[in-house]
Amino acid sequence: MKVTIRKVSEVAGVSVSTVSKVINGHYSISEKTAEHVRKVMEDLNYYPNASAQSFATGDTKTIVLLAEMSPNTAFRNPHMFEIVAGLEESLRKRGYRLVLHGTDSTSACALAKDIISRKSADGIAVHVGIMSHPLAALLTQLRFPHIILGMPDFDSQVCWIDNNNTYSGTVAASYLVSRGYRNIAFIGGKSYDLGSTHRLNGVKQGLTGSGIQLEDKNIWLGDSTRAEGYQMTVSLLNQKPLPDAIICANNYIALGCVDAIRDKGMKIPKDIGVMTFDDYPFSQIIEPQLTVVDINVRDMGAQAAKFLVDIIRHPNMQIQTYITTSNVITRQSTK
Amino acid sequence: MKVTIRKVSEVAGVSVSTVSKVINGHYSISEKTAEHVRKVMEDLNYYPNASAQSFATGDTKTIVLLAEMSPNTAFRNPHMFEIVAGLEESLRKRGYRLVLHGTDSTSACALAKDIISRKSADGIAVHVGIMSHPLAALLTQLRFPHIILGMPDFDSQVCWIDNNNTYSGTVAASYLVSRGYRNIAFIGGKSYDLGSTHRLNGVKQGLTGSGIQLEDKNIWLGDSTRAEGYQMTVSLLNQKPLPDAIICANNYIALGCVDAIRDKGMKIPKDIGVMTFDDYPFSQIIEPQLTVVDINVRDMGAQAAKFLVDIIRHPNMQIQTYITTSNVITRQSTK
DNA sequence: CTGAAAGCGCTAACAT
DNA sequence: ATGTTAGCGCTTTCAG
Repeated sequence: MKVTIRKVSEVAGVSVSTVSKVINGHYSISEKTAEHVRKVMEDLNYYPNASAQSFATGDTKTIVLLAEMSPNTAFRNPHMFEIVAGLEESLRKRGYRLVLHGTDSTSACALAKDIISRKSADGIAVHVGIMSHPLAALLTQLRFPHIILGMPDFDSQVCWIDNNNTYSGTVAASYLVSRGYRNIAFIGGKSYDLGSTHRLNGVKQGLTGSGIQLEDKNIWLGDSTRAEGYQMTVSLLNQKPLPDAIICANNYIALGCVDAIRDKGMKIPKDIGVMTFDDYPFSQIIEPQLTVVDINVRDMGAQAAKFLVDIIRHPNMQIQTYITTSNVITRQSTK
Repeated sequence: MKVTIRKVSEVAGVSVSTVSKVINGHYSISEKTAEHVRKVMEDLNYYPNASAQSFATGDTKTIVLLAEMSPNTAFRNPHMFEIVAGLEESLRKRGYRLVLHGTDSTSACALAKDIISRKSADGIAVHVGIMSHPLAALLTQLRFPHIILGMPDFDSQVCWIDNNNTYSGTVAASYLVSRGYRNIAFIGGKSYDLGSTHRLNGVKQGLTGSGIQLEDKNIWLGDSTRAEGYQMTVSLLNQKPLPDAIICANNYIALGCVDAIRDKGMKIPKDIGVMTFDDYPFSQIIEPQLTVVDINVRDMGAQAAKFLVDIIRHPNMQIQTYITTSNVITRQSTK
């Protein structure tokens, strides 16, 4: 009835260990027998039992991702799922499967403990949103293979990976300069908005590198909303001289910025250039469509997979790094 | 060093089978010994090995989801991930874990075959986007527990679950009628756009039920884009008498519709009401914010989990059904 | 209510 | 290059 490795070995007239070796591509098997055994496996429609393999080898070829996935997360934070998709794809190519596990910051630690103790996964990925000190302590003390998706906002020895917003800011600045803009302004989130802050720093660096100064009066910081974006732009445009381009820290601010420019009677890009970060969510509906520095978040997931598998193979590896594959998508808001 | 069930049994002074029974809450164990054994397990910091359990029981407590997850899927189709989140949560509450597996329609069949043959999951969920005849045949012939997320566009015996767009259409119509609207129009996608078509049918039913007729000249169908939404609305508003409310089949069309109404110099909701489906993606940025029939897609995932687990327990169960938990979110676009 | 023992199907030393 | 065999850690009859 049920076809196991034993049956294959009997039919093929070899030992079970030989069959096992051809299953696992062991070098010591001659091509001749390997071929023969494969033929028998196919004839018998044999597939090795996955649970038995895990049990025998002791590893699961499974990674579990701990992340907050409360209602509407997919709408509010599609970035996270794009990372997940990248993680899954890259893991799969390396022979691992990805288990999704929704949780909150409070329960995450116990969950991780359970996963590690029960050996139900070979590694853990944790979305930075649910990261905590206890979890960091657990992961590092038990030296369990892990990767945090995003940089934790506290010091620790955990392995993490994140996009480099600073670099993206520099890319934006350099792009505008290369297009001939010289008097550039920045509107973004306040200091606790790390994404915005890093982008601002990057913009400053990029401009400085080109011998241009980002003047303080051309920097406005507020909440990341359409309304605040509008207000900041109004304030900005009430000053003289007017900037010839505005970099908005994110889509929401950009939405308000464009409104304000229109209401002021100015034209984009004729009178002023506008640029922002991320192609999502409003790139297709803001008029005109905006030139953006797009960040390849999926790639972040893919890199995370790569690192995690490396860590599983070399448990002492320590990774804390930024990865960046951002690129400018030129649209109608810049000349 | 490593603590197994045997060690627990030795320390506790009972047999391994007794320990196993307390792990699994078997009724035959006296509360006294159970308590004792639990204490020992805790002292020894014992956790049963997950792989060994799967191997011994023969089941994996795992469901794998097959879905297309190519780049930008999370942005283009966040609905899918919201379903996934609902699926995962509901599965987890029932003791199953969810494995994500990206694939395309072509490879899906071989993957399913592999999963089933190798017993690497107890059930399969398939996003309707990658559904095919061969896959349907495989699932039904092997009688493997499965659920398709979304209704396949061809007849088969597979188990599926979907939202009821027809019902949502009825809800929209009834709502408008209850608010006093009488001359209602519909703009939506063409016949091959099943979502739109079903919503239209539902609207018709809802109106008929209230003794109101949806006139043909008040139905405009085109592509689901902002531009077509604009054009259809222009055409609609060039007719007499003007409708007092427009139902847009989706967000994109609604976007164009609102533009056209504004350009025509009409005010929403004073001169005309507008309503659409789904709170995403543009609800927060369309001016005025639109009244919508919101569909609880996460709940669809949750229901799918429930059915799938039922099917695993009762393999002959056949499920092909619509589930619906849609509700009206009243905003500023209706009186 | 508890225990003994036979697997579950595969892998990996070790021997040949 | 191939075979022998001892596990991997837990579940589950079946006896007692």
